[in-house]
Amino acid sequence: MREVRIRDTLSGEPRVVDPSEEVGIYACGPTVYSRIHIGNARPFVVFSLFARFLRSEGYRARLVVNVTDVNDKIYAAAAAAGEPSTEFAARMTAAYLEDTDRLGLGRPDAEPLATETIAGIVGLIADLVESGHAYESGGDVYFRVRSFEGYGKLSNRRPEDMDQGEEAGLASLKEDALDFALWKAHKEAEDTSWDSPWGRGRPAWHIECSVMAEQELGASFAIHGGGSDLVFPHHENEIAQSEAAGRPFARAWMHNGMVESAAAKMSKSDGNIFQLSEALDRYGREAVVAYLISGHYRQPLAFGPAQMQQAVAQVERLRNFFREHPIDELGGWEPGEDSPSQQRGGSVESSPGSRLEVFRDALADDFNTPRAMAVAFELVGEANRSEVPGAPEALREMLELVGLESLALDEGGADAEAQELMIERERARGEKDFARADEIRDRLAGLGWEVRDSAEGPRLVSRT
RNA sequence: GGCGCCUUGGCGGAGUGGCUACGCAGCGGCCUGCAAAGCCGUUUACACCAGUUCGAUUCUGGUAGGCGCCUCCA
Repeated sequence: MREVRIRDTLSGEPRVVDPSEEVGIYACGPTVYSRIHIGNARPFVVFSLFARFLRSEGYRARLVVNVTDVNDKIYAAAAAAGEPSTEFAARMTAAYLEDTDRLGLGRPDAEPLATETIAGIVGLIADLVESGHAYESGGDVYFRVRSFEGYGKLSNRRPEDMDQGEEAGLASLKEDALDFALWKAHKEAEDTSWDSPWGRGRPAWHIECSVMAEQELGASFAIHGGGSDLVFPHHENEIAQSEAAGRPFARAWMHNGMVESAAAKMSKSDGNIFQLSEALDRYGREAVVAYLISGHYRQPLAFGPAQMQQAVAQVERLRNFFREHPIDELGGWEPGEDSPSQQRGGSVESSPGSRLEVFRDALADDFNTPRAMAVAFELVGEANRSEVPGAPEALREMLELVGLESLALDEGGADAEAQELMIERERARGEKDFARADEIRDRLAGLGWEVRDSAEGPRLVSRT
């Protein structure tokens, strides 16, 4: 078991993941008012893979990704679609599950819904009202920001510095412009509401995450994750709500950087989005995953056709390696040990086994996926130059850690028709009838097969 | 205006006080009947200005530019 370190947004310091307990990770999921885009997929991929890595190192990890299914934007989008908000949210939730399923990374351990957490939400708000950290006003309930001393500690800002930009002169139910809503009174245009001590209404944003995290992971849990655009106000408010109520919250925070389109954050409100489903359709799941791990999770990541094409090419290079070096499932080599050539005195530093260790070291160091992938590609290059026993097995194990193990899969043989054509082409080549051979190659291409000749004979590679 | 992050070769993107990141693309070559795959080579990469240092892309200060948040947002 490695010592796994992450950089904690709250302290700004590297923090060691405690191996002595279950590592609870709560990552903010989507608000389902539209289908998710590539940017939304980043935290899903990062935290899914991080949990996977922790488990592979022997940690016990529990990943929770919520779905916020009641929200102003959902009411608005549902109304625009002429659909009841509950049906609309259910439809978008299903689309989210479908889209993220296609990433092939499995599901989080729990995916709570805000609308199924209402009782807990009301309970937390009641606690806050009880203790004076919140107050009811016209059916709404607001959090009294200045009553919580730690407010601003995550985003490193002081309440005095905050320019709320509230519309001056407009009547507000708030005592203080800094206060934020915990509960909103039912409005005419909204088609869902729940009973509460403050009348019919529904939860405001932020509060649901405080409650879902605690319900799934307990009052004090290891890591809270999400996009860097959530640091303020969302995560700051989560801390305030929970801690003001005397409930310890996350001990460390991990924030992923934004996916940027034309040097600007990809965001639904800016309209510069690229949907995850479309990316999956166009480039395939491996390329999408490879793209999302091509930069360190904390940094912004440039998005564009060129970047996706690069990911496609990377994935193809890895796939080609396994085509040329199929894994013998009955082989005796284990990635953890040195290869036979190493045992004969080769450099231990560059053995597949030690490369795998270096790969894992990179992931243990604040989940540095680009550094890890560099190690994988070094191994590919070396093993392409000359046979390296154990390289395919070690590479497959590396790729499994980042959700790309499918690249090692045997693609299966070509169909009978293609086989027939390939044999015919070989006959033509044997007779030096290259015009005919090329003609057959074109026909195979039309059927979706690329021919690759080699000393061992021709190989058909699917191009569909 | 406040807080934070960033500026690396054509592009993406790591990293380090002195040693080839890695990938993609281009170009040249090897291999091939031709290709594909693979291999080899490839244009002084570290925004600018000072400082510290034997030595800085890597540390310190400043300048310029960019991004994020401060309002819904992964």
